[in-house]
Amino acid sequence: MEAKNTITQMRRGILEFCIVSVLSDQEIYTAELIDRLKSANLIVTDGTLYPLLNRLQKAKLLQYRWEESASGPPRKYYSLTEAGEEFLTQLEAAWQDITESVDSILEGNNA
Amino acid sequence: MEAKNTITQMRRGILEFCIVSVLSDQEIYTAELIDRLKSANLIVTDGTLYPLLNRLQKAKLLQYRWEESASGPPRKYYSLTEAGEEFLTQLEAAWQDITESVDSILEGNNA
DNA sequence: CCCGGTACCTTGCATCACAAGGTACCATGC
DNA sequence: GCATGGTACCTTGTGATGCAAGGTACCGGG
Repeated sequence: MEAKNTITQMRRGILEFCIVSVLSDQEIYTAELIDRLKSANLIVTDGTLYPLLNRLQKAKLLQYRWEESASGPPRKYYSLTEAGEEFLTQLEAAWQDITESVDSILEGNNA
Repeated sequence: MEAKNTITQMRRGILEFCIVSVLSDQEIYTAELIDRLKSANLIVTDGTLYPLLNRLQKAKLLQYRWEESASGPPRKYYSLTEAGEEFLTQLEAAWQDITESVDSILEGNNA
């Protein structure tokens, strides 16, 4: 499958955008986030998310608090910081630019 | 700029998609391709395109022919192979899936 | 005390955009 | 001839990152 790799690349960055977007108005932990993304057809593993969340947190775009669970170890609930909100705004603008670029390319080809 | 890196990642794969799409109905060489992408707000350098075009050509998705130029060295004019057309079809479907996923995430957050 | 389930994290691999640098062709002017 | 400027193609090195696989640790039940 030649396309598989390219499609993976397409999803890069978009994944980060979606994560920040999901966090924009709910506090969730990793397993919930995976479910949320899966329901939007974005399949990811926890090995992908943990480094990503840690990176965003170190960049002060995310914050977290521990919450105990009734059925297992405690969970890290993430939410956006103010810098994260601004980050989201930038990504939303970039996403719009990109979709416009792609539309422009696709339209150009039909002419 | 925290967002710069993420935005670069967002464009990965999309760039490849756009290139294949541009090639879907015109034979062009690298400098023209750069101009075509620039007019759609996708800025790339030739150092990015040459390895990418070579890779697609080795995967038999692109073919090329040499054409002499009146003002310099000969040019490599690229076009899609049949496998490349199929590849484009797959990428178009993937692009649609991705935009639907993103829309789904964004809508979910407004609820 | 073991065991299955849950949750968090790390390591190694392969991929890729980009910057910087290199080679070579062509025409013009001297 | 040969130096110069412009064009075109290619390579190398760097940094970032999705993913698979593996590891650590907490919890409750039997």
